[in-house]
Amino acid sequence: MIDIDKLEEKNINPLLGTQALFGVSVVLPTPAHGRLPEVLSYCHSAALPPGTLVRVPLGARDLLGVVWATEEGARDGAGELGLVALKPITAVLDVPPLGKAWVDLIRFAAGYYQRFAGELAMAALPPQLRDLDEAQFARLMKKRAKKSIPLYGIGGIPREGQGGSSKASLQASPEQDAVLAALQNRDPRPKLLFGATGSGKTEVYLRRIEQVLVQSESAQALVMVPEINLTPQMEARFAGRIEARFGRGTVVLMHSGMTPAQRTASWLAAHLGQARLVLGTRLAVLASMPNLRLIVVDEEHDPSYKSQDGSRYSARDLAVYRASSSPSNERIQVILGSATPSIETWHNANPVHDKPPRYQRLDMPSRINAAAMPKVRLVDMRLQQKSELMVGGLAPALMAAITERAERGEQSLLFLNRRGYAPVLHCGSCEWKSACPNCSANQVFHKKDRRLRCHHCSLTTAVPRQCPLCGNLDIGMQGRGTEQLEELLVQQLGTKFRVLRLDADSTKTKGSLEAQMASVHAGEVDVLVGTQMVTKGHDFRRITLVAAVNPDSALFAADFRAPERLFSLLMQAAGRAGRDASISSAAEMWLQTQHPEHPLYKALAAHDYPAFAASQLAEREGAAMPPFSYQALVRAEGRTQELAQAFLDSAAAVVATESAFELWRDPASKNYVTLYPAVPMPMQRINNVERAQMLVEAPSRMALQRMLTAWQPFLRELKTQGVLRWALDVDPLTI
DNA sequence: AGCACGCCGACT
DNA sequence: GTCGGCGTGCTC
Repeated sequence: MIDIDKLEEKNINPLLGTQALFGVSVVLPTPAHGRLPEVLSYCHSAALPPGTLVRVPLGARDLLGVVWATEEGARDGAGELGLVALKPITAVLDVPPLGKAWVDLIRFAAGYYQRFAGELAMAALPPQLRDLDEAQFARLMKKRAKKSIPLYGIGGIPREGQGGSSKASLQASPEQDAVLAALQNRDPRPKLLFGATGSGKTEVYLRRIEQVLVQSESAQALVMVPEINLTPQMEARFAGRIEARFGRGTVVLMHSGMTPAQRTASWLAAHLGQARLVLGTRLAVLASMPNLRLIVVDEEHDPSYKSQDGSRYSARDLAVYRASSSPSNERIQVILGSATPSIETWHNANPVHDKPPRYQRLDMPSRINAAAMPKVRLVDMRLQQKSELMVGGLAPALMAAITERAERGEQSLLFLNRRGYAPVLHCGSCEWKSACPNCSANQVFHKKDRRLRCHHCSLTTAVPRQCPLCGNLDIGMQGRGTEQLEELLVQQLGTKFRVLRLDADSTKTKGSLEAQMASVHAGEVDVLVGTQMVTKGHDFRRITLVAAVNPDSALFAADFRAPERLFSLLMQAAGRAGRDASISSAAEMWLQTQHPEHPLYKALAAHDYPAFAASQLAEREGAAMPPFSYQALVRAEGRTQELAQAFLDSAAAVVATESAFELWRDPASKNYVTLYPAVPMPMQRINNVERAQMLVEAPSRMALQRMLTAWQPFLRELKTQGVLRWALDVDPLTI
């Protein structure tokens, strides 16, 4: 704890200048646009080490900030105002300062992702810290000091007897042993654990965590998962194993779904070293963990590791940085795990033109218990279109296969990535469609609540009885969603079998997801219908048939990463089937497609991710796309599309005219940075805000990085009339 | 971004 | 006569 005499601090009047004053630089949650500088200066009676949490006045408010540097001089730059003119710090929080490694991590992340350090620092701290007053905070710390271990357990899941000794005492498979042996080598490179669904990656994580935690009494480990709410089984398994061995309360969760008090408790437990294992979502990568020695990024390809709001960092990439920047005597190992790694990670983990890979690749190709991957069956929908037996978008053969499984007491899972009953309503005699008035999207028909709903702005309206344009009574539906698929299956099977729909609509109320999951596991459900939600994490033992009802839409999308996402989604869905070896021989994955000859489906049928990745990499190299080039997006939101694009155009003009950018203007140079024209974003209008973007591309990460850093101050100076917001997105996932 | 100050329409 | 709309402007 820092020893601060609070009374003395409160009595400081900087204008009196009767005692020594120290200038203190502080970062605050101020946005990178706006006109405030990144670092603000205050004064204090004592020098404060960087990483100290403080409360400081800014305008009319008191904000939480982090001390960034201490200087004996005046404020940054000019120094025209003396030290005595600086406002004093309001309070110093009575908690150990954040460590140098954490400060460096935030500094790096802010620089790399072109954000203010304060913004990223706040993303790493529990929000409640901003609101607690000094007395409340002191009480909290006192309570915590008494506990040798944290207060909060794993929500709702009893810890005793969960995945404990029985699994731990089982022999690891030879594959798992080989991987564990490799993880103990001195090779400091990041590890890619390339293992099929059901190959036992989680067991490897657990054993490696145990190894690392026994090496030192204070060692800590961090495990990240894409969506913690979707993986209660994993949560219970980690808590059960680690707490059984290292003590109750040594595992804490960290994700945005927790209550403010729980988040503060978890953060403190990690910061004070009481938590040995933090299990969390992407925000956990910024957690203060002074004795961190191991980071696991499970399902590393998952797009949710790249935050799409706020500071837009990639938790997976920051995990790799965090490990690579660790000193050799306190080395952090990073393990990225996936059955379908991101193309970038695969590129890093394999030799490129005979250059040794930057990551070490470790393979676990077999499913445990020798369960086979399901056989993939492609249903050529071109041949089905005219079939009279075709009902509601399901091929007769698929319908028959589902029925057959149900009669055998096996479960089927149908995957359709569209919520609602029908994606759009349209008029039979004029051009009217159920377009959302606020967004460039259609309102979706939800039959259950008899409403039209926009999935982007949540605008909900009544279903019109007649066409609002021409009065025609003939209003039709286009396309099918999960709600309609559920209805169809109930019509076909409902008398004998139970159908359950699982999507964001059916799981809105708290606890309903868990309840529905439980009924699936209890065998009360014969056919499960859902959005991509059903493909994540869940371990359904009795599913022997998985079907993708309409996967083609992603096949020819403009986004160059769409195939990669589709492949991993389908592979993950396939992995839901046949995890029980006794029935896995019959497990099947059905794909309804208009393009059965497409190479993506061919690779999927062969369960050949390496072949798919190789073809993707060849394509990208030919087109100089990532990972063979580096990208950033400038995004602007404005009242009109013209204003948003005008902002981007003037941003481009800066690069074209300012002498500071000469270095990046020469097409012959390795530093050449390409600016593409400003265009509307794929979702052009949301909630009556027009969105535009401009792509920036460079052959090297360094060139892009330097250019963006030089550019940002100019962007901040641009006139922003009619522009509500702008932001840089480094390494964007969707362009 | 907040949060102020500041100048114009419908209510106790 | 006040409550409140959000338009500019400032915050170490």
